[in-house]
Amino acid sequence: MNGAGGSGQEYSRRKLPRGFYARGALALAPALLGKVLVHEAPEGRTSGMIVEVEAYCGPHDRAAHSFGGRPTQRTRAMFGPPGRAYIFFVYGMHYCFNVVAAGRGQPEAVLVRALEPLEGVALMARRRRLPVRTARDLVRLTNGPGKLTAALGINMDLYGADLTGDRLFLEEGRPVDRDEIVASPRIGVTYAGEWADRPWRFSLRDNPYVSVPPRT
DNA sequence: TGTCCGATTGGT
DNA sequence: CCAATCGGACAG
Repeated sequence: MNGAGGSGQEYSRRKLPRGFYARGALALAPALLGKVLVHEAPEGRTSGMIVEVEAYCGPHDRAAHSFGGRPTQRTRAMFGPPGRAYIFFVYGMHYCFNVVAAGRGQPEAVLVRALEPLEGVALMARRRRLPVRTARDLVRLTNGPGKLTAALGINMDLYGADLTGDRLFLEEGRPVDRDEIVASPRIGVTYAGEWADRPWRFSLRDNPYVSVPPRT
């Protein structure tokens, strides 16, 4: 026996090793589905299973913050070693969490867009200032990139955090079959021209916690 | 230094 | 459809 979650499902609590992250974002992104993101905060532990991600690929991807290939104060974590947290602040109020992929000097990352809440639901609800009475309420807690960071209490304090550490980390979770994965265009990057059309968003088929259902 | 705008969210 | 809200990126 190993692990238990809010949904009652079994999953592995084995922490993902550093080597897991040392591959391109396009390969890492789908591999992150089914993994469990955990934040150990002073107020308590919160976690959720990753059900939706997006790959942002290096200096040529117009949708990526690393476009152009020049690191800035905001993006430096993207250019660092894999297996760290790249977090950014958007629209003056939301944080987005990314897993740094590839290798040092290769600015690739995977944006985590949605989770299925597992542990610390009450704490998540408090942080989100939302009541959780129904299954629908539970979905609203973490079905978006800004929502899940708020629910897990992720902010700039965790910028660059080592994901093999003890504060913010990923667990093995549950196995995901290839045919369970749906690829679709990334959300909110229409300014990126042709790059916006690439099917670099990956989600679990028919999963209710996905932020926007992929077009079928 | 000034201006523009966003890898979003929630309410109209 | 639109406002909220503000730091970063870049033009000048």
